[in-house]
Amino acid sequence: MAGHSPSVSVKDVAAAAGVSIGTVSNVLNRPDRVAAPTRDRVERAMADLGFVRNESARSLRAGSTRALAYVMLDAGNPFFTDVAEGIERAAEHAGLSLFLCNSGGRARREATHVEHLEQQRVQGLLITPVDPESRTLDAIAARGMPLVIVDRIRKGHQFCSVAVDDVLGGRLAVEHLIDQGHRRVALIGGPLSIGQVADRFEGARAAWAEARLPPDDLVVIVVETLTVAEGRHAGERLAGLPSGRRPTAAFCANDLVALGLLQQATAAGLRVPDQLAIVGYDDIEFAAAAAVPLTSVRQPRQELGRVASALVLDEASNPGHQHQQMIFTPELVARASTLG
Amino acid sequence: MAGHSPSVSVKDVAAAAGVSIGTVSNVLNRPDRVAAPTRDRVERAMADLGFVRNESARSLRAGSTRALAYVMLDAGNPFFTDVAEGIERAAEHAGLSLFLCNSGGRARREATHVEHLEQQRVQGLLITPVDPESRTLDAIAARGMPLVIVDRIRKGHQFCSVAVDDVLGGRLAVEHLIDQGHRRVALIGGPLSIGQVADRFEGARAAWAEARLPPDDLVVIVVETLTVAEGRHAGERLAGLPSGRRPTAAFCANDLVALGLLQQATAAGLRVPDQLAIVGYDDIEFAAAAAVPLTSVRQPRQELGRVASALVLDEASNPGHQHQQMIFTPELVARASTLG
DNA sequence: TTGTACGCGTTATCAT
DNA sequence: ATGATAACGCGTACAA
Repeated sequence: MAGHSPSVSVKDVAAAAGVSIGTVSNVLNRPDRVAAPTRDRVERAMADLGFVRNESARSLRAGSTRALAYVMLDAGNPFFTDVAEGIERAAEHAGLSLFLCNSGGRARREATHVEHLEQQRVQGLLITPVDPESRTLDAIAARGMPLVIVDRIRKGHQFCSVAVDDVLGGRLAVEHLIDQGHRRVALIGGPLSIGQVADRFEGARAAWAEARLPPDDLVVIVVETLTVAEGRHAGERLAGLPSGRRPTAAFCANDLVALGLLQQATAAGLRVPDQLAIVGYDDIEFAAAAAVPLTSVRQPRQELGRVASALVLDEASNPGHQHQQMIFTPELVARASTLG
Repeated sequence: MAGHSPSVSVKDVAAAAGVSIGTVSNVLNRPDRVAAPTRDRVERAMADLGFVRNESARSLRAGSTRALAYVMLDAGNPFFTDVAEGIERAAEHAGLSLFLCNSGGRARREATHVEHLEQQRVQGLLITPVDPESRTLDAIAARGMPLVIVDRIRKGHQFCSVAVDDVLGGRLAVEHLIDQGHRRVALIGGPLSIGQVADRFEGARAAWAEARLPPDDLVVIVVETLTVAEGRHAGERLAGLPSGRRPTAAFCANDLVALGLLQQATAAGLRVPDQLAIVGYDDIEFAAAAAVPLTSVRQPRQELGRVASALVLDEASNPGHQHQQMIFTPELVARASTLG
């Protein structure tokens, strides 16, 4: 029950239990090869001394760590924490720890995290990168670190990735709005350099074109970041339009933007969905929880995490591993924000 | 630019650069003691071979890790990710990595995470425990691991903690409602075994008593978990009451419950705040972003994380460290959900 | 069944 | 300024 800072090692345990360090190690790693009485004595000694196995030494010797890591783009966005939850479950099932690191969208911090993680020799690295095209990722993979890109696409087949079909998602959203009778729709999102945003808009345009509606009636409002605040700003711009020119519906590139828009619209006295219908993206819990429950395009978030984990573990342990790009199918969840 | 799975070590770099491993180590740790030309040669070799310093070996030798860890109670709750953000900043500033682990409220998973982290010899452990009274925490601290309890209180002074004065928070919320003229108020939260919930309600009752209002007009609705879903259920119960007996205001033990309540109330046709005023707790971003922006009791979340980090680092490096229990002061942020 | 001894990759000390 | 070498704590052949 005692034990102090100078941490106690197998050697100390061995001395206290009157056995050799080899036996202590066996108690730790192959308990069956140790006679029960000896084992008890050793375990008692470990408890008494407060022995804590040194993972640095263990993994140095063993050559591999018992941990996975996920570098998140934004821990404040429930979408990513749900993905993380899926990874967490998979890691737990595989007997591994999961370290979550948050880049907060900052490339610098992301690089630091990745560097440390690589030095830690984690078994595998899952990442939603700030910039999916960054060559840094190739360098990491080239050094042999199992790597899976989460919720982003990378051209080529340098590594595994899991993502959702954003073009389809955009299409589903706008088809739904057209079905509901809308003929003038706003697309709100940005920056357009984010592949996902571009894809969602592309799908939206495709649906619009197929319905033979005039391109000019699909109004793009570009925002700087996918946040609630930007959603509010977009709402102000929208509310400022003369009611004749104002879209009757908006498709937002994610739920945060949609929630901001919903709030601003409500504040400006626009009734949702009567005067303004809103579709979000991601279907985070807060979308369903909004005062006017939000119609949203749902992505299989936990599934994304589960599959990403499976891929990274395969790459870590299967010599015949083949990189795969998994694309999941999104699904529209219609709620009050579009259902009159 | 090459480099393969069998990871390259200082030895390989030394050979490639035609120097001794001591010199390579010096390039890594005290570059100034190495002549510029030699240094360049070594650095070139490191890059060519794709050398990645092995942190296990480094920390085994050095005896300490370059990382902090925060074991979160619920990564899906924005409150905790904000706290984590504060810790992240502090860690970054101290040149440390931060590993976020999520227990998701499960004691079992929490124990596993803590065990691994202790084995990793992280420099310090921050934790919002599932059960603040658990003796496991004492055991960890007894073994010499710097430990700080975040957002929970533990009787006694066995370790550092940072928390917010929940009694005061509850008082602020209810005083505000009384100020607004409410004379029949619901307290929604639970389970009561959570110290925070109990404290917030205690503060609420104190404010009520000081205003000399009849105790029976402070109605407690106990919920099973502090989630949006439970908030909705509470809303149903509330809406089911005859309007004479129905409270005109509700104080929810956190924002998730408040958002659920807001949604249900809206769906049931209750106007907020006219027929039902709502106060939440935590002031997460989604509280301000709600269609009817939520009045809430704000906790200094990032500050909580920053101070917790400072405490754990002090404990890790200052031999004269004294355990401290920091209590922060909450603040009421009044918004439309209570302002007629 | 238990003990001995070596090596994992790095750092730091001490020579040179 | 650079090189040789002994730890750090653990796991694992191999020997007993």
